[in-house]
Amino acid sequence: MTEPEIPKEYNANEVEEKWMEKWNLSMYHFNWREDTRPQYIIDTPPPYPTGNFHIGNALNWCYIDFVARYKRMRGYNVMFPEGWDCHGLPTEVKVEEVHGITKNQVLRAEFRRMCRELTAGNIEKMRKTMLRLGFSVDWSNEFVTMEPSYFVKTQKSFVKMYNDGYIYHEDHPVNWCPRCETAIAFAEVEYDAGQTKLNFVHFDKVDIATTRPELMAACVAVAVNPKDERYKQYIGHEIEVPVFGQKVTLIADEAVEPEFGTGAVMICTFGDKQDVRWWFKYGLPLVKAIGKQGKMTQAAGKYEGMNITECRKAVISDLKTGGFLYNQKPLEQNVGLCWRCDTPIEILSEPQWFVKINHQGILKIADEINWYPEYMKVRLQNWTGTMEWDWCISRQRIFATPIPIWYCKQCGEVMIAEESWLPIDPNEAAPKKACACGSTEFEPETDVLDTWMDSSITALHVTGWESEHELRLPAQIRPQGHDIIRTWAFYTILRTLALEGKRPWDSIMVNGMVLGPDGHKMSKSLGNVISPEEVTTQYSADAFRQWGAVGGSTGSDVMFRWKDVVSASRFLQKMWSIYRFSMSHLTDLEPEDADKFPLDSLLTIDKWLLSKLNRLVETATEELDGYQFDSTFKAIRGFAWEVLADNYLELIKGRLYGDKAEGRRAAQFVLYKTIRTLSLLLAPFTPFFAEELYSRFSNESVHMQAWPAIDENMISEEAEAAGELIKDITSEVRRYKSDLGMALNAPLKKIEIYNADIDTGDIAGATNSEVELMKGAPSFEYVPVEVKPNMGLIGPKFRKEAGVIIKALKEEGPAVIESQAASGKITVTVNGRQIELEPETVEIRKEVISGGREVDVLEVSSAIVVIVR
RNA sequence: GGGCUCGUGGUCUAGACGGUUAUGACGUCGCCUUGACAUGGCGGAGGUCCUGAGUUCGAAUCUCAGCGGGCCCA
Repeated sequence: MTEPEIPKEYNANEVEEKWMEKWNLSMYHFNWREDTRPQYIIDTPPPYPTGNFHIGNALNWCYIDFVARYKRMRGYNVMFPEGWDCHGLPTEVKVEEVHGITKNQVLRAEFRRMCRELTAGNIEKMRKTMLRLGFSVDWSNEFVTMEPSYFVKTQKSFVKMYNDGYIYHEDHPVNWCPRCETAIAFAEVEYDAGQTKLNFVHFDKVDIATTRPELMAACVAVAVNPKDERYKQYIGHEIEVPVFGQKVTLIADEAVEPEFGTGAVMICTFGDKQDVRWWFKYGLPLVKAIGKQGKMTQAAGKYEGMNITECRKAVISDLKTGGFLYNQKPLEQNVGLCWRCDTPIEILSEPQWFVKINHQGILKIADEINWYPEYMKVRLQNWTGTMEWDWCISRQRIFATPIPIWYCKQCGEVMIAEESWLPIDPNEAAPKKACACGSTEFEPETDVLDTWMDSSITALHVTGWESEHELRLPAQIRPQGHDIIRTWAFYTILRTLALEGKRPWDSIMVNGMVLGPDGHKMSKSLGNVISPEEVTTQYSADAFRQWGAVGGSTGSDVMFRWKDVVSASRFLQKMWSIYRFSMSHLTDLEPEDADKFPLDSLLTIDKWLLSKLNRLVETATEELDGYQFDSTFKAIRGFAWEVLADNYLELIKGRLYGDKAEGRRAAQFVLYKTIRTLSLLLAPFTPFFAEELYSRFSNESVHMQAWPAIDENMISEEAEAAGELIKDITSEVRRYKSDLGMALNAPLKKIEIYNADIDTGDIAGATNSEVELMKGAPSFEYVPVEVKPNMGLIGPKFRKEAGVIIKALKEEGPAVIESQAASGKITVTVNGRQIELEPETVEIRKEVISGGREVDVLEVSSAIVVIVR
């Protein structure tokens, strides 16, 4: 092999930029027309284009890239597409801010254009970060949800589900954000602890306790527990609501806690979810006291027009004046907030679009999917179990996929677009046919779709749904964070099942959240945010990616720690030194020489290394098949550093610098095999570095190579044990020198090895001393010093008696046990009973006394190493 | 309040089909510039495996309870 100049230091940034320039990214493209290789389609999470690809995304993408690169090397036709989930309120808010307008000041179409423009710029910024981190994205399968080519599919999915009866439009209680003036789904509600006041109010027959006096206008019943003796007599009676004067019925329901407050509660439309349940259960009337903008309505009487807080104050004051309010107590209460703007949400009843939730179907599909880690499935199951309302999919916004619906002005009938009309915005185009009643006058639906309607069809989209390609559903894997199991995973399963009757993916791989160096979730307010660019600039993408691999096991939260990145970049330098050293000894070895190398000329330590190398390949393969990146990378790093560098390289130096051709050749062969294999194993994790290593073996990219095969013939317990002995003897001698304060390369007069049949050449080289293999037993005295019972054997066999047997063995003393063991049977007396033990149930540790000679004796398993001073 | 998850040397972490000497990294202390690497090598110190109870001959590991952290939710 030729030896191009290999610099002493690994310059990561230079190398990474070089390969970014050189790589032809089409090598990552999925081949739609091929079916010889099995497909491996990844349902990549489409990030929200904030313009900032943050470290949490980066961790997620590291996992995806490890898998994508590994699977390509394993011979799969891999698709790692990149999507962008564009629609959403934050962009609307940002556009208003940038242009200094409110969305109602410009035409809807113009506002959407502004949003698209901002989004396109943000996508570009994020793409750049992704390229810098070396992700092997298939850009030929990029998708952008705001593009007509994508949202036509969102609309088609809506039409299909509507026509199949999964979607309906009706008045229904929804979570409402009065500031955003839109309905939001449960998934968009955040809860925060707060303090409020529980107000105790006299009604004419009972006393009630309420936290929402402003809703008294919407009080439609009062409920008590049926077993509550205080109120039993009034159940079914009419009660008058003070100040407002309406008459409501006292109903009995098990769900009322007699201990809370007064044991009697107002049912209002709607104070909370429980009100909704009762309202529905008892068929109560609906009074809308709060309007869409959070102002009291006409139904609130004289309080009309006040906001909620003003109204509460006024009502309390009037209750006091009227002598109705008799007590107030502070109460810890969690309030639901809008996740975008933190405004307390209200429950309002409004006409909205809903998707029916198929609980059983979702649970069944969840079971068909392999979850990594397994326990994440439970989260989806629990969430599914607690879903009480259907999924509200309409939003009162602008930058989103339009709902392809019109209402007939004449008869009010719903007109849904035909699939061939799509994509369409009903606000800009009229239906292409008349209503059944004959009218051609329509009112467009101005509501738009929840963004999850776009992103919940990604599994369908990437597998070719509604495209010129054949549908390749299910995708093989969904990689995502555990924070969106209840949303993205849930909705995708629901929709894929409804639209195609199948599971969306074979497996789901869940990543944890990234915590800041202080152990808290990264957030701007805590000031612990670190961007991927900071890391790549100071260290390298490959170092960053190693942090991603090693930082924690799949599914668990990962702390970002600079020292992980530092040690990652040290590994690169270490591996680079190993590489540089090895390559400098391979200048006269051609790949063909390696191919026809006679394996029987390998020495013990060579076989030891190759056995360990093949075990490493085996481990890496198994672990990657189970998406365990931390254990895979730790295994690779441990092998390279401890096995290869600290032991093997030291042991073969004698041969490499020596004059015996055969021994040198064997070492070269092993180095060649090992370094080449390591560059392949590293490829999924550190793609730039691995490419640089591999570039001196081949002109082809390492990322187009096959994953190394396990050579079972090279794995041998025997070779490992023999090599281990050589390694252990060498390191025992090293420790000996260290204890005596000698330099590690200081020569010893002589090393004699008894009771071992090994080659000593490499030991001699590594210890810089003459080594002689001695026949027969050394003339030393063995002194048994300790009896070590083998619990694995004694425990299960003697159960309850194991404890006393061990005690008896120890009491008997090592010398006695040793002589008994030598005769073939060990007998101990336990509770007056003789018990016989096989010799292998104990291990007797012996020390060797160097009877008077000028030597020191080291023991390495069964071998005796005598050092002549 | 519920669900899930975690609690291991100073810090972070591996181990979890129960088997007696608990893994590694960072830090720390000592020694060493040896012909790839001082961003290195060698050696050492440092642990009530959160607490309590239970199961067992034996528990970091299994069970229960408690305490504490995280995430998701009500």
